[in-house]
Amino acid sequence: MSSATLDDVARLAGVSRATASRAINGGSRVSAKASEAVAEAVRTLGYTPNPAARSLVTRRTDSVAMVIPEADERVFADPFFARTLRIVTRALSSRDLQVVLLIARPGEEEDRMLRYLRGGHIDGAIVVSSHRSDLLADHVADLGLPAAFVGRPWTGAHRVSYADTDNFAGAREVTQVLIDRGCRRIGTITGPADMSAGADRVAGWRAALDAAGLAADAVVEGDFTEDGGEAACEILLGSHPDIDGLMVASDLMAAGALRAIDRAGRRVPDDIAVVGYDDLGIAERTTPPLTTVKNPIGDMAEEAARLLLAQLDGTTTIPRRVVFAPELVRRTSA
Amino acid sequence: MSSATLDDVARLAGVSRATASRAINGGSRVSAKASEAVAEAVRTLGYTPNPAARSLVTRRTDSVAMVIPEADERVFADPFFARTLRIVTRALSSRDLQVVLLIARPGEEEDRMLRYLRGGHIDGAIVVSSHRSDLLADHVADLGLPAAFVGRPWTGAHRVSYADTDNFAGAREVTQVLIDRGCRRIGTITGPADMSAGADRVAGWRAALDAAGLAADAVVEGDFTEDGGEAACEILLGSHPDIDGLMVASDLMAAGALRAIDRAGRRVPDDIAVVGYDDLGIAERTTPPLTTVKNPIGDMAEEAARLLLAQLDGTTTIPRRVVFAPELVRRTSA
DNA sequence: CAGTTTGATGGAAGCGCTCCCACACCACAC
DNA sequence: GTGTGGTGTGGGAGCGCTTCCATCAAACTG
Repeated sequence: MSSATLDDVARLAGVSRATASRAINGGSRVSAKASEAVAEAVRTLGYTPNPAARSLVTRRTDSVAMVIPEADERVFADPFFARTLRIVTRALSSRDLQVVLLIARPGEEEDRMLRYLRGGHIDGAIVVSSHRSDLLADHVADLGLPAAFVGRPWTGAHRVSYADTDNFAGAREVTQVLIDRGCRRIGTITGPADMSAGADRVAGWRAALDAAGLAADAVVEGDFTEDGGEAACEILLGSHPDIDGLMVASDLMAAGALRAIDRAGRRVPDDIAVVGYDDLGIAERTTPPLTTVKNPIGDMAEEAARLLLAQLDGTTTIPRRVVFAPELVRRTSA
Repeated sequence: MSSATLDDVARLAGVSRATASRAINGGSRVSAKASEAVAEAVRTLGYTPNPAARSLVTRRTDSVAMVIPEADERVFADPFFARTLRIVTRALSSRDLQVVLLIARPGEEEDRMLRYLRGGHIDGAIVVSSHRSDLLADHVADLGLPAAFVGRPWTGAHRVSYADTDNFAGAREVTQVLIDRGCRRIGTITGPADMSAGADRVAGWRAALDAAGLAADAVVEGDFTEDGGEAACEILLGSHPDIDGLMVASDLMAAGALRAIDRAGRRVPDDIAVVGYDDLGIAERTTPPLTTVKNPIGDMAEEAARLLLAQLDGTTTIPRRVVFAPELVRRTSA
């Protein structure tokens, strides 16, 4: 453990503690000579500032949380989170902010998480995958904690900054692909109904069907997991055997659905055309590769980081929202 | 932000700051009356102790790092890490220790990570997936940082505590399955050569072949990723077209290998019998399901947590090692 | 040359907490 | 009455750092 203190550094450099501190923190009012002496002392002593002491007085911890109110199984199974974490980490670490990953399954570990956020461990938070019941937007707004959401929160959206994509438009557009290719009985496997992305995508699917004058009643709720998609698809095939098109609210679920369809002895896209959502890599690997919608996760994550930084810098305090456009990706599943 | 301080609590409860502090920290020498008054004050004020101030004096941060010197792509793609993180988190959070995930690709972000470990941000570390060149065991030993490794570190193994499994025995045993079923030309796709798990598994494969008097020269190095396994398998099929058995050092790579074999028009297990390693869930989902070795990750992770706690408690300071036995799992790929 | 600005410096306060230590208090003994 | 021990309490020091403020030297101004 580094046991050298700032005092030691100052003494060795022949300056006061105040000057040493200024020199170390990119001091503005320090002579070149003093600055050099301090740097030298730091080097020989292997000095590292004590973060606790520092943050006690600066009231900053130089670390931010990435909050994921989701079961860990799902966090690691869904490439969405990996991508987001990666991009956020990269964006924030360029500013010397440490990202602390906070995974807490709703309900069980939620208190623990809120206590952590409240406890002053972190300067701000990036929240991903917020659900209706977690009320995270309200919580962070109440705390006055700088925060940015990836994906619009269900409630309290006007109180926080967020980056989102137009899930409604994306879903409508990709459903239109099914309609255009001649499908007349189009079902959907939705995302969780308590997430804005889930709800928006069903709404888009419904809008497309309504506009085409098709029935929009073949709906089963999924959970954004591969197994969940498979199970949902089985149910759907049972209750609506005449389905000839399927809009699945995520590629991961679509991969599961493809398995179920295959097992039912039906062919994609000839018997049933399938489209997914996200385009995160799995989409190109399924058989057949999925026609899907590119979810601009990179853009959203980067923007969320930027939104958070703006608040951390005190540049702005009013909530801002940024929405990115989705993009259709055609492959062979529809 | 909670701005109430211990002083406020003490004043409201009508006691001194010292008594309030004792009461809050499960005080031993506090009257029931004082204790109750403090609890009440904490409640009405919504008081949360300032962690920086606390750790400045206790010299503890109540958080530990889980260090993964690996590219984030791989961390999230490999279920091994999810499992480990989950179990470690669970084991440590029961002791109110916060786990901070530290993912740093070797080389690039290594300095940053070491600075973090050295900086006094954490009380200890669990290190997963250490590579030969990262010298993490030596680094933490030099720092005197309490630490436990999941998997034996390549160098400095005698200086730190670790939990491991007998990869040599596991690999030998699963290779024997191939030999017993009559394979005579058995290749292997190894893990990274700079990780003990990788090296031990090739050694086990080689030992089995040597004992059976078979040639052990069909070797290609993989990287524990699915794509890597696929590429490695292609190379192997090209250079050794007569292969009738394949021992792949991880199920994830084996899944890739199965794809390559399928594309080459050969059948598993009839043309080529394949065995994997890890048994983390993917193994049951491949076609055909993989015969593999169960890697006791849960045991290792739990033990590592225990080893770390022992050091944190000061119970012991001498490095300890614990090795768990692997277990053969037979399915249909061999 | 007095007067003013500018820049570099160190003294000292104080961030919120824990914990040592001295102190009071109340038994219960002799 | 004076001891003796145990128990709860508060005063106060101090953890390592940043930052306000006063100081002082040097460099300008007219």
